[in-house]
Amino acid sequence: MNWNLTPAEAIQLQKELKEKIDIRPFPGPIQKIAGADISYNKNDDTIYAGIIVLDYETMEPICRSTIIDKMRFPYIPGLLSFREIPSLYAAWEALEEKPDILAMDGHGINHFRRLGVATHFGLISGQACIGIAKNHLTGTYEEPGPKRGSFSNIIDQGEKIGYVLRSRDQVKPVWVSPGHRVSMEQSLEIALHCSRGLRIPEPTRQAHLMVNELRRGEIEAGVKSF
DNA sequence: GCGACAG
DNA sequence: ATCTTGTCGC
Repeated sequence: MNWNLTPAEAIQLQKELKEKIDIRPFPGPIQKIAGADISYNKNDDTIYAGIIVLDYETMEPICRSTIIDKMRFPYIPGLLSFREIPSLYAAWEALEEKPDILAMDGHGINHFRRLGVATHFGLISGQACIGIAKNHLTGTYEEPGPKRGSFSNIIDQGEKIGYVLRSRDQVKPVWVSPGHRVSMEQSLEIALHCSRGLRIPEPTRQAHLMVNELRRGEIEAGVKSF
């Protein structure tokens, strides 16, 4: 696909892709889940991207794919996918064992045009995805209770677009939404299932640690099985 | 026009 | 996202 777009063209593409979003329930059991994230240095257009696949029950790593690439699009709120997906998709294609669900660092349909990075990736890959973000982007919600597991709905234009989830007692919540091919309720269940004592759910947390090791030269780019 | 705005 | 050590609090 063509990633050489202007911001205006990217917005137009999002409006077209919006019609193809599918948030019907993901069928079948979930045995493997993956986390995707990117990292980079300030004042440098090198991007370090990676995806790590974990066992859904134990959260132990199964395999990974990392790549060192070049940024081709600036960071613009609402257009994050155009900056991150080209590199992440290359890592995805090289990944030996695909997961049932892919969790991405960022939002899914919790987005002004319903096209967060997790939704966009799901649409171009056909992969079931959810978005797990560390900050608010759009919509309104009530502050969830202080205990792990409490959550509240995020509403935008009268539409429910995701949840604010307390993934651990007494810490800042995380923002969860379906990306593609996963239902609203499933996105919440999955995010909570993957929250194992720390604020950030394991898939994106491990992906974050991995791409930072890649950026610091502590691991090599490429594929690996554990 | 003003404010908000993932990573 | 990244720049960065110690420190306060559960």
